[in-house]
Amino acid sequence: MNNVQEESPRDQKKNRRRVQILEIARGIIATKGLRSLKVRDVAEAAGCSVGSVYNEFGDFDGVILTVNRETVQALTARLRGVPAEDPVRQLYGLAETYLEFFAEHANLLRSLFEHRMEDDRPYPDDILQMVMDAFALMHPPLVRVLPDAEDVKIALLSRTLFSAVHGIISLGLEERMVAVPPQMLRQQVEQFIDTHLAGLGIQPQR
Amino acid sequence: MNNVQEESPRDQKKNRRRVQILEIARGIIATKGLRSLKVRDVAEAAGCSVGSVYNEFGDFDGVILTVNRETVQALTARLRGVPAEDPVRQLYGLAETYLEFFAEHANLLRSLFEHRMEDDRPYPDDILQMVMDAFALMHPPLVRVLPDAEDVKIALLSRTLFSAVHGIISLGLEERMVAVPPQMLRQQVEQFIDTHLAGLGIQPQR
DNA sequence: CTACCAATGTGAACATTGTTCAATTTAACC
DNA sequence: GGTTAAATTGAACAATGTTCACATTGGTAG
Repeated sequence: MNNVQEESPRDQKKNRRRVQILEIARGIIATKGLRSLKVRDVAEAAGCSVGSVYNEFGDFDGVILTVNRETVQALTARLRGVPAEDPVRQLYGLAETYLEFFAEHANLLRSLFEHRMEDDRPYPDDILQMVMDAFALMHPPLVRVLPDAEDVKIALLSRTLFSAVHGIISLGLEERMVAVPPQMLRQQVEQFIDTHLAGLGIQPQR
Repeated sequence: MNNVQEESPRDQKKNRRRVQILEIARGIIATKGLRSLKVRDVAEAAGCSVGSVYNEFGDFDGVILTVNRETVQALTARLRGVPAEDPVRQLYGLAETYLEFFAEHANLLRSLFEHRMEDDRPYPDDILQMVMDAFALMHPPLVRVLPDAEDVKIALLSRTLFSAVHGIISLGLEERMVAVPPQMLRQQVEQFIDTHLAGLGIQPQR
């Protein structure tokens, strides 16, 4: 007996189009920025009517939020791939991987962090939670490296450190500002972690 | 003889309205967020037509950019007011003042950092330069505290450190995310600087 | 003071883009 | 094949940025 709910042809078609819409929207955001994303462009590229986009996602924010959700998921997957043998190396690896991912998908990350909802509707909790969870990936290596610290302190430190790295990277990659050369930004991040780990009393190692 | 160009009544009126438009726009951004800023609302509140807004600022981005420009100026003024007697205290002061200013004017700061231009028009250079200059305000105290370091290194460090603080604060105040209580955020920032200064080999003092 | 003119202001009309929904089409089921 | 519920459509609507022909204004010369 098969517990898995069979997918009817109708649902197949529906899902195929759903992912198609998302891929098109993601492509536009990634290449031309969130502000260039238009319902009609997406519908036309997906070969359907604007109404179908609304049926599938409720409103246009729904499309953006779904793309953002998948962006955090992809980011988290990449961060989870960082080797965990050595906790100090892992911390460097998380920062460098975040830098790589941000550099590759700058507009998608900006969409994630900069998109504001219409009126005062709240940003979906699950996305926020996923971002916080991603930022908490520094927790385990920090615990190993600071075995005597309280867990609450480490949780806060994890968030602080990742937020700091996020600030350095997001402003460093801001091509609007005086662009920092990518290789230099990498050094900058590594240097930053060097110093901060030293301040925590940890022997920096690279 | 008077070198100063006299201001005709016509120009007075024009300027009065210009600042009025800006104050209204700033008020809307500050209270309801950039996404709630509408030309017609501004024009109506200023008691003029939408055309006049366009005559004065070219396009709607012009209004936003002018508000943003004034935001950086206000920020810079506040940061310059931080006492400079003791360089270490000055560094703490700059971070705490940035936190205060950000907390008071969160939506204005978001407008400054998150607004994207239509199409691919470049963000005005002078604003970017002003932001960089504000972030460079950590340079002088860092020079005093690290007298043996190269100037270029200090310049980079200044930008890194301020960017890190910016990341901690902007994410910490993101009420979308699990909001960090303000007083706790202050501790968080101070703790961060403690650790980082220690990593630089400087005796933290508060 | 009046006439003229250049600068400025106006708002209706237009352009773009998000949103809705009655009518149509599709496809699952008997 | 007929019935019906669901999905799809796209024209109409709504919200909002932008333009521009016309009206108004205020300075200035005669």
